[in-house]
Amino acid sequence: MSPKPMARPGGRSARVQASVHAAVRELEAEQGRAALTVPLVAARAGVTPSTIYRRWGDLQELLSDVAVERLRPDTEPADHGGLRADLTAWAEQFLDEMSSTAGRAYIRDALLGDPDGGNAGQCSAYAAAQVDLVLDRARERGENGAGGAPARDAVMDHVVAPIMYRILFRPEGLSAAYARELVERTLDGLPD
Amino acid sequence: MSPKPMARPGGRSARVQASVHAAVRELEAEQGRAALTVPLVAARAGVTPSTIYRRWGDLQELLSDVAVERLRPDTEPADHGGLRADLTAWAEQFLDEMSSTAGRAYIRDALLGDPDGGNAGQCSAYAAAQVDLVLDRARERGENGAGGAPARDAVMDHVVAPIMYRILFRPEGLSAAYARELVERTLDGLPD
DNA sequence: TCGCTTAACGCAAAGGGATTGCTTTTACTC
DNA sequence: GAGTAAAAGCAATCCCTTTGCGTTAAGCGA
Repeated sequence: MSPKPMARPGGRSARVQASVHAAVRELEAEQGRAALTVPLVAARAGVTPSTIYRRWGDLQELLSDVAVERLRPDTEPADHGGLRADLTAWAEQFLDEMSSTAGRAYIRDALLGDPDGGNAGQCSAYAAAQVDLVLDRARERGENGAGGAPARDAVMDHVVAPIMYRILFRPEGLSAAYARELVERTLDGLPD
Repeated sequence: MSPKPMARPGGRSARVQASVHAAVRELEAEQGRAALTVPLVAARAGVTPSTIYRRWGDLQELLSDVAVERLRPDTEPADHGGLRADLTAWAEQFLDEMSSTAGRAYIRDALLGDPDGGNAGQCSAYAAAQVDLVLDRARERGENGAGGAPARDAVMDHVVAPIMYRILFRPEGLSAAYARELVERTLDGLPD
């Protein structure tokens, strides 16, 4: 639900959406998240507050939309020539980005103003798509170490989920080594 | 940070805290979460709004505190005579409680108004303590199936984390069978 | 291309939640 | 039992939120 289905996706609506999102990003960079306010964002975007309230309903839902956009991967997982190297590198980068101060804030915002869970689902879909790219590449290479490449959901359950759980619930002591261990155990133990 | 460290834990402060928490629970049951408001809670608790703002800073932080209290396990994991049965039963119950409508709401609230992550850490600590009880019992029995009982963190990473991840990010299609599978793979595959 | 329909936006007012300085109460300490 | 300071009460102010109504403009069919 990141690109919210607009009944009227044409010119003006699209312009308003773009300028409001831009205003959020600018003000967040300039004054910090805590200072954000619907009237403030509206003023910067050249829009009236009621427009934002009617379209997004809430500051948190607006921030959730913006956060999901920023969590969208902007690059494909790098190719290191093998499944293990690819997955390890991707997991390390994923943990690094997500556990940063900014990453945490975006995750929280994305989960926050998300009544139907659509934005959260989008986040998960982004990660799943990245994982799929890595796994597909391995299959194309014909890799069959230890019973073939793991299933997409196995990686989501045993690599992505633990990382996100620790970021959200155990904010201390996260390192690239942890991501490496998770990948190792998923590829070696290969449950299923 | 659920029992917030009070510089002055004595009589009046404790009474205020108790009556405010009680007011939140009552009003939530009567009028639903969406209707909650600091002035409303304050009135029910027989307190002025400024008291709540000064102590909790925010409605969300107050709700976060109350949510953590409600996420505290009120019973020890049942003893089914063996590690596998114990862990399976606990995981099924955990998933069931956490994925309910109420459970989801509490998890969200707990994560929400939680600047320092203290409340989220408390939630994780609750689950970890339950897992420890199950694992300790297995060790006392001298169980050594497939290399001994798994480490606490292995269960957190491969059973608890996937469950919480799906609850938060993939709200569709969660079942007791999923919890069972996670336990199976953790006990059998035994990565490390 | 022109007009029709209606979704989306602007405007403005009112209602109420959030914030804060000051006073008063009351735990804790000596 | 007196002193100190944290915590709660009080009250006024600010501005966010909400809502009704008029206006604009996107989508659509003739």
